[in-house]
Parts: sequence; C-alpha cells; structure tokens
Amino acid sequence: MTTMGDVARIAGVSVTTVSHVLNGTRRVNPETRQRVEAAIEKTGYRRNVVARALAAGRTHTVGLSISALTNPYFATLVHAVERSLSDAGYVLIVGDSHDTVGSERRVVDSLLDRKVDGMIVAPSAGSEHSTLPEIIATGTPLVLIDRGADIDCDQVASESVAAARALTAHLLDLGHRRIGVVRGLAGITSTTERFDGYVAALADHGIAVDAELVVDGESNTDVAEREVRTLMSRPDRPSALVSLNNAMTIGALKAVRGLGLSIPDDVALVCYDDFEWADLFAPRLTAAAQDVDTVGATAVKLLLSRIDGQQDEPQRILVPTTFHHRNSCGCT
Amino acid sequence: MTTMGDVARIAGVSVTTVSHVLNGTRRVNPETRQRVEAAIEKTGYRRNVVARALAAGRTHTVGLSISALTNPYFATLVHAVERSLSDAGYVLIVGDSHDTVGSERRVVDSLLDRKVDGMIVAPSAGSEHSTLPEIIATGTPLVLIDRGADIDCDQVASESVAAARALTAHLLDLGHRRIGVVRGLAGITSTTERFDGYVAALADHGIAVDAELVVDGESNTDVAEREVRTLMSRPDRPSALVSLNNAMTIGALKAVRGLGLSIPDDVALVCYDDFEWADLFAPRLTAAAQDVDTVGATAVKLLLSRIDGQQDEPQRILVPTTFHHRNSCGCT
DNA sequence: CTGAAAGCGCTAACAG
DNA sequence: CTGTTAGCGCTTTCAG
Repeated sequence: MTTMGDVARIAGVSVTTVSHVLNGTRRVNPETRQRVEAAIEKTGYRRNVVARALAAGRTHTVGLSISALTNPYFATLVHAVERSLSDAGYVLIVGDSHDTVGSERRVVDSLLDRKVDGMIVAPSAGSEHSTLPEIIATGTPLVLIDRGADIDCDQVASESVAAARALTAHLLDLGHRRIGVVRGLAGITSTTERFDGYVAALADHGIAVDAELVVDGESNTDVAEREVRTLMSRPDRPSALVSLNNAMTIGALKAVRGLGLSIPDDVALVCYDDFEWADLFAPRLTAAAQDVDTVGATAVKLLLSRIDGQQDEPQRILVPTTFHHRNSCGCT
Repeated sequence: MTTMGDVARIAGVSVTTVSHVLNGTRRVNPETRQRVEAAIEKTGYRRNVVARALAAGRTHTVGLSISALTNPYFATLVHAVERSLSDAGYVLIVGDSHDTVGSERRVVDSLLDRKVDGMIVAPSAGSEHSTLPEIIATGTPLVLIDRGADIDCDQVASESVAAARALTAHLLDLGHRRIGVVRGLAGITSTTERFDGYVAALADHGIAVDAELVVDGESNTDVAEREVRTLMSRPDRPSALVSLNNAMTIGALKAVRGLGLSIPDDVALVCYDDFEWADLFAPRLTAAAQDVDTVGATAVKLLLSRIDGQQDEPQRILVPTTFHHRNSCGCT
C-alpha cells in the first residue's frame, strides 16, 4: 500500500507538503503541487483516513442510533441524515437499538469506542439514566432525534402534541364522542406527547378520557392488531379510532378488517404518520405526516455546529407536521 | 482522555499487558488481570478503536453502498446487514448511491479511504467499469448484493428469473394473452433478469413479446405511473400487468386508479416485491416476495469469510422468493 | 507470565 | 514556500 511517504519521495518533497496539498491546509507552490499531484496520480495513492483521524483527533464520522431501521419512517430519517452528513463530508455509522436500552448501550459503546465526532440518537425508554449520560460524559456532541429526554442537549422532533390534537379534534368535529386511541411504546416522549394531544383535544370538548378506550399498541403492528381487535369486539366499542404511529396503523387496519368492520362506516380512523402509499389503502388514510427530511437535516445542522465548537444553550426544535385529509375519517 | 498508558501505570503493568487483557490475546496471570480490570474500572477507560485499527491494520468496519435507503426493500436489507454485522463485532458504514455511478463512486471512495475491511455493494448501472474494479484493485473483499455484475467476486441476489416467470405464468394460466410489463431501471441485472422471466413465461406459451406492451418504469414510482397511464390509455390496452418492483407497483396502482379502471376487473396485476401491508391495499396484491433477511445475512457471511482469508472461487448465490397469492390477479 | 520498543500513516507545531 | 520531527494510542514482535 502506498503511503504519503512514498508519494513524497517520488515527488521529491516532504510528507508535510504532500499532506498540505492533500488537505489544502497551506499555500504551496503551483509547480510543487503539480509534482505532488503527478506522484499521487502515478501511484494511485489513497489517503489513510484512519491514520489521519488518529493524528488529527477527528474522525469525520457521526454515529446514529436508531430504533427500527425497518420502519419506513426511520428509514427515511436515516436517509435524510446520511444525505446531509455526506454533503458535509462526514460519514454515517448506523446502529439499530431495537428500542431497548440493552442494544442501545451496545451500539452507543461501539460508536464511542470508534471516536465518532458526534452522535445522533433516538433514545429508547430509560436511556436518560444510562446511555445518554455516558455519551455526555465523554464530551461527544449529542443530538436527540424523534424523541426527547430530560437531559441537557439539542433535541429535534415533530410537533406531536399539535398533530395528535388536530387529528382527534377532526374526529370530534365530525361528531364522534367515543374515540379510541392506540398508544405507542411506553416511556418515550413521542408516545406521551401524542397521547397528550389526544387528551387535550378531548378536553377542549369537555370530554374526559375513558381508560377503556385507550389501548397500548407498543408501537408494534402485531400488538396493535391484537389490542384493537379486543377493543373493537366490545359491545360498546368506539365509533372512531386514532392510531398514534404507522406500525400500529397497519395493525389497527388488520384488526378492523379481520372483524369484518368497515372504515369509515363502522369506525372512523385517523393516524399519526403518513405512508407514501396512504392513498392506495382502502380506505385512503387521513393522517398527520411528519416532515422527516427537515427533522433529519435539522439534527445534522445542530450536531455539526456543536462539533464546530458552538457552545450556546441546547436547543429544542419542533418541526411542524402536515395534515393529509383523505377519507378514512369519514369525509368524502 | 485516559489511554492505555494511564491504565498501565495505575495497574503497575506494561501497556502490553493491558492490551492483552483487553483483547484476550494471551494468557495473563489472574491477579494481574484483576489489577488491570480494576484500573480500567476506576479510570473509566475506553479503548480507542481508531488507534487500534491503525496499529492492527483492521478497522472492523464494513461499508455498504446501497441504491435507495428510502425504498422499504433496501431499508430492510440494510437492517439485515447491520444485524449480522453487529453480531460479528463489525460496524456498518452506509452510503446511498442513488443508483448513479457518480454518487456511487463518491461513497465507494470514501469507504475505501476509511479502510473498511470489506464492502457490500448494490452496483448501479455501469459500475463494473468504474467503481467495482477500483474496489478490487485495492484488495478489499467485495460482495455484490441485489444485483450482479460481470466481475469476479461473490454475489448474492434473489432468484429473479424464476419469480418473474412464475408471476407471468400465473397470468397466462388465468387466460391472459396481452400482458403488459413495467420494467425497471436499465443496466442493472435485477431489471434484465426479471424481464427475462417475463419473456420466458410468454415463450412457454408460444407467445412473442409485443414491444408495445413493455414500458420502462425506471424503478421509479412517478415514471411508472406516467408510463402505465399511457399504456393503459390505449384502446388495445393489455388485460393484465406485471410490475417488476415495489416502487413501480405503487406507480402502476396510482395510474390505474387515476384512469378509473378497476383491478382485477379491468386489468389484472401481479408484482415483484411484496409489501408488509400488501394485504391492506385495495385490491390485495399478488406478489413475489424476496427473502431480504436471507439475502443480507448471506452477503455478510460471504464477506466475513473473505475477510478471514477465504480464497475459494467466488460464489453466486440465488435466494428463492415466495409467491403470495392474493387477489389482484383476479383469483378470489 | 511480562515488558521494551518499533512501528501503523498521518498532522501540525516549529524552524528556516 | 518547504522541511524536521514529535507525537496520536495502540498492536505485536522479540526478548526475558
């Protein structure tokens, strides 16, 4: 493998000069530069980023701990993050935390060992007591994504409360009074905030939450299907449902269909999270869509400025969602 | 930041010993080991994987160049790869090639500079003349995934020909004779093989391919929608359609619906690639599902054994698909 | 069972 | 405008 030393020898200059032409870190005589470039060309030299990282103390690498790569929402998020990062000359290392502190800890440790310059994490339940402080202790810049945590660092997520509230309000406006809700995984802020939105909308209409109407779908398709099936099998079943994430929406849909019920005739449905093909489901889904690209790009922007030494107060950014009015809600 | 030297001093041993207890690379007196472990515990020492990689000449890192992170099929593939890799103590660096040689080259260069121990790539059209040889020239183990290339390295993909052939045959068995096909992005083997399967099925029934019935959807939803719309607007439109990838299926669905046509009454549809929610579309989609997890796990297995020095003939593995018989084909 | 020391390939003072 | 050189933190012979 050719090294900078080889290139230097061939070009008849010092490694310092080679380094500088490679990185553009100081002026070098055009003619000398030519020679160096020729030598690089000739040898097919490639810089060794590992050595560079060790010497410079920066890896130009960012770690991402995400909860479920298979969820299209997160996949899109990874895509957005990767894109912004690569535009800035960084590289992305991803790890899937499966939404458990155990796996999260493993991926975070691995990322930390790798000396990533910064870290983006979608914290799983309980990580503010374990992995998050650990990251902060190392001094590695950190930004939380999708969910928040009661910890001192930048955070970016969607405006969940408002979105869930609007979704629920729409159902109320349509006259529904017994509205079921499928709640996500316990312990993460996206779940609690979305639920808060639901509660707030009911409160706006002077309606108290009926515990019988809230089911825990654990942000999981199968669980949601089972729970919704139970809920919708009751004689006093709700006339409408709000599903609080995409995976659970699939479950709810399956449950309702399995029961031979029709949407929106037997039960109206609105959902948090949109699908690229939401239009093609029968019925077409009324949904609150997150602006994933903005969430991802914002997280990267915040992180990079921390990496560049920004020392301001941590920011908490909320990205607005979009209401897609289709017809699973019962409107035509 | 604490280094191995600090730990060594505190434990009263040499860095050599610390290194060996950390890596389990040679026997060390239990008592000495205790001291070292205590020192590590006390200092909160974390190994510096960058320095380790430089010294050892291995990064324990694998690069993946994928064509479209937002496509659920690829997202699942990334997930499968990440999982297998992390089980083996490796870390995954992902780059999105957007299915163009230009971007692919950028991500591959970056990965190579990073001295990844191996590389998994879903080659975009034309990469056998540019990025693939480049990778091979560096001696970095390489395995191709999802698509093949006429190049000497391990490759793993789905049994596309058989799958597309079965899909088309099903339509023929149902009596269809004018069968349209939506073909994917030109220049990648997954596209040509799937098309070959379509052609083969027709040939089995003594039917020649009618060029008027084949449209290029470029593996893209919008393009497919436009092309299918044109195709289905013809007076002599086909009575059935086979869509050769998931993104194009969405487009085809939109086009057909936009035209006010009904599936399967006005046109039958079968598709390559399944959706987790294929059941929920109206109509339910008859599809050939790829075994993504196996594809991913196999690619990783092949790669790791190359990294470990395996020198056999390159293998080309074809993973079987599953036929999901639902009702967009017209069966009940 | 343990240690000394020579790198791995590069960056960045510092010196000229 | 260019070069010398001391590390960056670790692995790994080689010697004991």
